[in-house]
Amino acid sequence: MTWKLTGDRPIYLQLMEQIQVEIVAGRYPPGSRLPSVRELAAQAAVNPNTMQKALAELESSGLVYSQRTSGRMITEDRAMIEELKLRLAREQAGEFLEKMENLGFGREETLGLIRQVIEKEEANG
Amino acid sequence: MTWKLTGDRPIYLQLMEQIQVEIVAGRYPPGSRLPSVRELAAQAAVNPNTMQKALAELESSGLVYSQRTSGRMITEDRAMIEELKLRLAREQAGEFLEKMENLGFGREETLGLIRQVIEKEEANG
Amino acid sequence: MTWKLTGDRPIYLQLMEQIQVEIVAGRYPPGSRLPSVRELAAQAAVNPNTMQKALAELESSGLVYSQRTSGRMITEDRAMIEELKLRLAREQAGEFLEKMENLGFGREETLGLIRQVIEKEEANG
Amino acid sequence: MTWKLTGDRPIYLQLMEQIQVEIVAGRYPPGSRLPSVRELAAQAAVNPNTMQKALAELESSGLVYSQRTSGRMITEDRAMIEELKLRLAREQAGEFLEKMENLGFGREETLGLIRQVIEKEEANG
DNA sequence: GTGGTCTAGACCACC
DNA sequence: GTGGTCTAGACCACA
Repeated sequence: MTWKLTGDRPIYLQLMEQIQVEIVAGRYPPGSRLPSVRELAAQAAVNPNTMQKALAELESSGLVYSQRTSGRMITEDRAMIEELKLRLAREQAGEFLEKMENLGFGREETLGLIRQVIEKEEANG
Repeated sequence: MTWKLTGDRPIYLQLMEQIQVEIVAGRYPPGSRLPSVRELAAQAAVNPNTMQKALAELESSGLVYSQRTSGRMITEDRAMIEELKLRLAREQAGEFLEKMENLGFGREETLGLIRQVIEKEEANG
Repeated sequence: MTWKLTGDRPIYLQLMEQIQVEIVAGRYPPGSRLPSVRELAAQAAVNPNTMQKALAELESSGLVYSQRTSGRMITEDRAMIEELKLRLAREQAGEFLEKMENLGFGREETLGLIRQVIEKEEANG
Repeated sequence: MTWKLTGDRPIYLQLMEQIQVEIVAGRYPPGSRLPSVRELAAQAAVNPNTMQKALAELESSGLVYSQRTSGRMITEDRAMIEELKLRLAREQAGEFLEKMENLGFGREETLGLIRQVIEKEEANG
């Protein structure tokens, strides 16, 4: 996976969020094994302790659990994953609607624009 | 207006973008006068030179023009403003659709979610 | 407060537990301010980061909260504290009963012994 | 029997204490034969010399005695065993009362809690 | 001064 | 090899 980190928010939070996205999108499937802390840290070019903290956060939320000696696994609780997916999506949608409102677009206008963009995409390719 | 600046991208770009938003939303109406560089810089808590650079960018795009003696004015070319508004909105929509796709939502699912969020907002007031 | 640390369990957990005890016993009253991380760390003779971790755990459980610039405060939710107090006490009681059972004491015998020890204490002063 | 050892106190003391418990609980009955040092050491996963030291301690207290040819036996002095049992139990009770006091529980409260925990156990089976 | 974050480097238990 | 823990030392924002 590719990592995008900015300096204006705690890195471990950004790592946590990006791993969450991978999980809810199914790119780390339920029950599968995460790469090791060290490997993930190397990928993201951060200190292993920072990645460790990100994973500890995910663990305390129940999304992953650690198997003493064989690495960390994604939860098999698909309902929890689905719930998180919906929550993240709603957050995105909420932020988007707010930005559009700030641009002067009402809810219905926004909806219309989205439809239009989708149609254009389909037309173009 | 309220300014939100992060340290991971050039400040003058962020200023420029935020002023653009104010303009397309009509909060700085066509033909009206912008506050002085000094005042804007003070509001945003940035160096006046940085604000100056942001305004110069806007000027070179034609969105604002400077009146030798009486400061900077918003263009009266409403078509240009409308065009920019649409462009910014399409950018937002595009980014949003991409994020949702990254979360595992197809176009139609995304559209459905947006509708749902809007309805929920209306229900909750 | 006095700190007792053993090497057979994570230090931050022991720190967390001992602070919990101080809180439920009311020696750190609800709403009061905890000493700073650095001071607590010095008292306990551990690295500030270790103490930080202990406090972060307490914070994530809601027992304390941090006031950006003025230190950490004990929650004012007395019900939460009371609940924790009861939980800790029940744990102690459960462990005690188990040890006594292991020594060959049934529940009633244990109860009798406790009564006897209390009476003896009272007699001896 | 199962052995539980921690690294923060001398191993031989912990072994001695745990064998004492087995004896007073009657799981090594008066007059019966203890397993060999080697066997006990193997069970506890400690060095035979360490187990030897634990048994020597027990011997010096009179709780076990060695039969030149046939290994070590538990004392047949039931009064001594009963006395030890009572002493150990009182120690446990004293420590427990102290911990509860530290949590903010007075003697009567502690007694009430113990009763409550016992009743709850009986209710739950 | 406060808490918060990050890095570097080390050691441990487990298998 | 894995995750987990600890230390030392640094820098930051906030007020």
